Amino acid sequence: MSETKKRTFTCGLDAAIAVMGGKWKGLVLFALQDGALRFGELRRAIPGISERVLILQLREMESTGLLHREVYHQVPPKVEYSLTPFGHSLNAAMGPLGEWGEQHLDRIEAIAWDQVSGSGTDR
Amino acid sequence: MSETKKRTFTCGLDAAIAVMGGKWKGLVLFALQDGALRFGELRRAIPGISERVLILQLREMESTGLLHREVYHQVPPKVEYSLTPFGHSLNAAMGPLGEWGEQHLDRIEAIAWDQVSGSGTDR
DNA sequence: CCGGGTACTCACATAAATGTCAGTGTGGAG
DNA sequence: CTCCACACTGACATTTATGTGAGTACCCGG
Repeated sequence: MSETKKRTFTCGLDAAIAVMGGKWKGLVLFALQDGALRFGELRRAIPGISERVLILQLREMESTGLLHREVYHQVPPKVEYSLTPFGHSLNAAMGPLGEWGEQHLDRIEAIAWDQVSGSGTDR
Repeated sequence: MSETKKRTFTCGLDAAIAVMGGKWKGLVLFALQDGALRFGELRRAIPGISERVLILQLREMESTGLLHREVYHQVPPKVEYSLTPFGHSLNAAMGPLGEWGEQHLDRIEAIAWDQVSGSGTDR
């Protein structure tokens, strides 16, 4: 199970989800859209995320080419994260989705998330 | 832990992801955009998905109001799934994302997914 | 020296998502 | 009678995602 599993995507949407999937990557993109941020700033900008998870997301997005990591060899250490052009283009593509979310925020918040996927006896 | 956990979303994007998150919901939306499909058709339209998971996704999307389920009491049983207006609006909002994915498909497929999030010693 | 801030890493633990496989009940085809 | 397609359901196993809490190395202010 360690071969180069050539992921074939059904459609562009599939591919896009593979890149920005997960609970946090969208928020990271969003937080960085106005410019570079340091690790600590990023953490504070995304309430609820844990350090470890943020780092993991950052690493993933770095290796998918979505963002750039700039290390300053100073004391105290300083690391800045910024979007690459690729990241910016993804962010732009997610704009409409964000607007949709805001427009329907009330409805989405009103959803009984407790019952979702819990209608049967599954969990 | 059975209270109505009022999920507060950071931004619209967050909310949208809560609704369409996961590996398959986007594909389901996509498959249904041109009209209603039966369960079996849907399964065949989405290669790689297992029956159980498809049902789970369908149930979730039903309870979030994204799609409508119409049962015909016939033999053999017939069930049709179709998008609600809400579902259609989400689909529209995901359009740009899908286009982005298609535009950058080569780049996305070229990503070494094996190494992503495996750079450290995590797994 | 102590504690604070910085950007991490490591070793776990848990939750959530996804997958596999075997049923269930029906009526028609063979 | 047997088997098939249909739309599921249920009991699992596995994988992936997320979370917790500690520790690291550095320097600076007190």
